[in-house]
Amino acid sequence: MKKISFTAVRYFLVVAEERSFKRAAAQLGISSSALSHSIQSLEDDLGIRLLTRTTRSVSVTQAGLLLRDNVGSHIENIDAILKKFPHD
Amino acid sequence: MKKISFTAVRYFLVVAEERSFKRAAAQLGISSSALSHSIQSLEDDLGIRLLTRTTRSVSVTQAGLLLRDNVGSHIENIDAILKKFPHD
DNA sequence: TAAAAATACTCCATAGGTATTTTAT
DNA sequence: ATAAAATACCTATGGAGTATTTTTA
Repeated sequence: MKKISFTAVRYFLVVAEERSFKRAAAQLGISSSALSHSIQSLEDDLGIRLLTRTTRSVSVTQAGLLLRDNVGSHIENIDAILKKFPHD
Repeated sequence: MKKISFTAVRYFLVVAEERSFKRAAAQLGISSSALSHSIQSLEDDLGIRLLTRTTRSVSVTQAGLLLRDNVGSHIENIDAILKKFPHD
């Protein structure tokens, strides 16, 4: 199986929500350049486009919707579990 | 929130299953040294021990059981989804 | 033509490896 | 004594940054 970055998937979910790299980057606290790289390598790893972007609009592809709808909730659940994980 | 490595969590699940770093490393196709590093930094990130190991036995701590039981299925589901993900 | 994304580099942190040491049976 | 995990140290890859270029509304 292709080894994909879960961080990148989490980033993708924010871009899909915001429909903007700039706003998503600001929300994530990283540069939009870094975000662009991250999404590109995720798409490269998956072998398919997740977002269609022009300089004025960002839209989610069919594959992007599939990823968002199927993986999104799992990632959110994991994040929730880890957030309240007991630490010594 | 603490940024944890999903790869490390996946590795942990295999060690917990195999109850051996050596066998888990072989199964994962990485060195047991790399696996040891990975688990250690995961434990460090979470701030709690997941495995109790001596040179002869590896057992899963309460926190480890919690991680395995709550996060394991999500990771497996994500892996399954990604495995059959459409690629151009 | 102006604002947003992509690109071209650079840098650093983390993942992984080999060789060696420690430790519990 | 020996086998397994930990450690020390090294390397490479991926994540992130700044500056610049491209592009479309």
